[in-house]
Amino acid sequence: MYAAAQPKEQAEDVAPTQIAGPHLVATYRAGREIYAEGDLIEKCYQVSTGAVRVYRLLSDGRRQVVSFHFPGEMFGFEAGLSHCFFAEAITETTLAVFGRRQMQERSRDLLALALTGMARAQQHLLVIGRQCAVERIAAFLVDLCERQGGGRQLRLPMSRQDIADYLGLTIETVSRVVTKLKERSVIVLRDARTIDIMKPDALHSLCN
Amino acid sequence: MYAAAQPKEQAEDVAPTQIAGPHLVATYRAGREIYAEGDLIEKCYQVSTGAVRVYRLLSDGRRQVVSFHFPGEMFGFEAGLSHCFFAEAITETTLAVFGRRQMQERSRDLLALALTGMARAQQHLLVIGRQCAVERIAAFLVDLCERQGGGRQLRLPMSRQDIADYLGLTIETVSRVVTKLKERSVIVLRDARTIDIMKPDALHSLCN
DNA sequence: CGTTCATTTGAGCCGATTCAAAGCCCGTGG
DNA sequence: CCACGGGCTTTGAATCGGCTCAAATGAACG
Repeated sequence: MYAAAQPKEQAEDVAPTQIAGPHLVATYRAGREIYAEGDLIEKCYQVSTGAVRVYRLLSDGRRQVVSFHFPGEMFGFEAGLSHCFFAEAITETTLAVFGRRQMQERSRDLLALALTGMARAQQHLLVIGRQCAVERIAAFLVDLCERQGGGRQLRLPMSRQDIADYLGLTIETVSRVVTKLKERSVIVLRDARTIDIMKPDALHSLCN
Repeated sequence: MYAAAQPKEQAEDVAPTQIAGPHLVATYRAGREIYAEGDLIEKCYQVSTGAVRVYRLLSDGRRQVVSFHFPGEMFGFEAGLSHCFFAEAITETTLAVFGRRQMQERSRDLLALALTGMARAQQHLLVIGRQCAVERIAAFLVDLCERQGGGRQLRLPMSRQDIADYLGLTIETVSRVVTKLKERSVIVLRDARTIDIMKPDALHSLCN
């Protein structure tokens, strides 16, 4: 029954495994689709390893990344019967999958999740609607840092394009702003996807 | 008990009336605060007449209007214990007020509301993050039109500043875009706050 | 009729985009 | 081990959409 619900294209990438009791586990290679716009909403997901991007497209290809999801975080619940968004694995990702029954049993938890999802989206509205490029990047780094446990070192699983589409900017602008933060030694780049935050306070104050 | 929970500043404006059974009714004059950032979340609201804006402020005064609410629509539920937003009556507004008990009894409905709230916010992210000024205004007008019943005539209870802060633009840009739509006779203005949509299809196609 | 506030219009500027090219990283194969 | 190719990232130069500042117009109200 689970296999039948999976889109065929993914059969090769998904390795569902029944584990003790409540949920299944699925593995997705980097870049693989988890669900698409228009798919029926039948499950929701918890990241166990890896990272996920959820996004929407305009007809001309412009993309808005609505959220990223990291280990421990849940996603996939939406209003209505079918998805309005795409979800993809950013890196190799394993997910715990919850079916409808489990969603109904946990509808109390789901309310809290929906409310925090709404809060995140609305917070993000402020960032995108009213903050300039530096502020957006700073807010992004701070948010990511907190969600990765608050250490000084920060691993970015997503590309510059993903970040740009999340923040409503272009890759070039993202890159330029990161360079500027580097020049002011607010951050140091080990490589393009690994950042050390040298001045957390400075970064925070840039968020406004 | 209800009166005690009301901030003093509003006592003059709020006329709570116990009505048959489940909820109270409160009236707010134009511009009056319904709740503020930091207030405890104790109730949620349904607009019966008028209109409401929900927004957040940055320390330097920049404002992001997160949502507008019209008759029939509910608002006021948020994650956590206290509000992250301000809510104000735009025009003279009457609200049905639901207390905690009613919210718990209706937690099933609340889930649906939270999910659609999240969907709205995420849709809005796409508009603000990836669409140009004309597209934003067009999307705004179309959305408002649908929520007011889909007629050709459209009443805007909110100011240009409210619209600008909702769409991440300035008043001047809003005004200029509206003028441009007028010049292309997509719309006609009876007065600044009353719009007739002359070419709904054209308006739709501007949304992308 | 004057005051006040909201809206519109104009001119110049600026931050972010666009377009273009170079640099860098990494896996592949000779 | 190095050359090659392809993807991602960075950097540069020029453009442009929306912003800022400023002023005019319009509407509401005493």
